[in-house]
Amino acid sequence: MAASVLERRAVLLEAADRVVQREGSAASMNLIAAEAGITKPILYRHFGDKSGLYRALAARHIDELLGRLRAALLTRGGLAARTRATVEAYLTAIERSPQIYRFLIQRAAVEEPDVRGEVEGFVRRFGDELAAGIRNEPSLAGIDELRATVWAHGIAGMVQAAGDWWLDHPEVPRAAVVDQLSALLLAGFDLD
Amino acid sequence: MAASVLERRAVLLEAADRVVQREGSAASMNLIAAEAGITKPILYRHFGDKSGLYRALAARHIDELLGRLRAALLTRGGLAARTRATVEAYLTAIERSPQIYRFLIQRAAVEEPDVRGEVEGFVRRFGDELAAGIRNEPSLAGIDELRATVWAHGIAGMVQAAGDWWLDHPEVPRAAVVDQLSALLLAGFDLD
DNA sequence: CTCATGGTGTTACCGTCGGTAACCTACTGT
DNA sequence: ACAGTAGGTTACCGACGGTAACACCATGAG
Repeated sequence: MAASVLERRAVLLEAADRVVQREGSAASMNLIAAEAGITKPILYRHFGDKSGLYRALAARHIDELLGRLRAALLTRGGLAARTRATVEAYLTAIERSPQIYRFLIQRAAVEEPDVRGEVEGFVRRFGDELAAGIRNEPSLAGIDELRATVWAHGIAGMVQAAGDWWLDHPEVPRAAVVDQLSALLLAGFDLD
Repeated sequence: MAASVLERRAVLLEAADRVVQREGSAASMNLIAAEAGITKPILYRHFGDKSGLYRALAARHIDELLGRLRAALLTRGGLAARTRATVEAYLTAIERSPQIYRFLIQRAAVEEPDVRGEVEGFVRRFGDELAAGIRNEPSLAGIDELRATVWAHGIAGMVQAAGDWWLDHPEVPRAAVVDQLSALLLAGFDLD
């Protein structure tokens, strides 16, 4: 069948996914090929090079995460509820599969130098999405364009860094992190 | 003389620095050795392995940047002034030598998996420093410990990500970015 | 003067990685 | 029966990080 090349691609990506989850950054093309039961050149035929494979792998997870974030950005109940939901969606995602999350962060850092622009980094795409969300936010209607953009990318990095810290402090409940970040975003340094 | 081993180390680090600035992430041990006018094994005698060299190189820049940030955190004139000064110090540093900044970010991402804890990442150390600054902030006296920590790491990531975005949008003046980020930190989503 | 010693340097090598060229094989349509 | 073409493999390349072994040359002791 004609679609089998796409199916094949999906199968290979799933194999790559397993290797990344298991081996972390030691996932080599040889390992991935072995996991898929084939040899290297086939991987290269499908994905061009390592960066291509990793981009395809990243795209899959990023798209899924962005979907969740988009949904969270539409939460009903006002700005505070939407803020909490979005932060929580992000933290939930990285808590569920930290290995994948680390892979995405690392790729974004290591990939950008060459293909900057073509493939946007992980936090960058989160930031773009957030910028759209902020511009559409009813309670921030008419917000300055630059302000929305800078805020969005800043907030993306904020949630990412706090989440990164939190992964090393599992004794802190997720809700507490969500509380603190949301409070900062909603009211700034003003203490309750 | 006995100190010559340290001087030598410093000379080698400076050579490595030049290569990193020139070659970016393509800085290999061979290139660095050649730049220093020697061969690989000497580098290994001094720094153990590539990670050791990079850690030494990173420590130097991180220490300098953290010094600036510490100073900014002590700016007189109230919370708003200190916030602006700290954000501005960070953005000024990454604007001055973006190549070094990218190197630090990339190393933090690629290094942490193995030696997590021993060598703290770049943004992490910024976060730690900021946490101390927040706890010592007069106008936030008695702030909850967890809140200070989560805020600090979040803010560190926020400034980093916004700075990263800003490096690709040089048409935006630095002061504008500082304005927007400071406003968000001081008052949250409340529009002026 | 000779000779062991230790630091400084080199050459030459190893295993592994990303990536590719060349070949092989088996199924298809004519 | 045979040409063509997917789909696959083996065997290789250059570059990397890292290391072992050896060469040089100063110094101090007998």
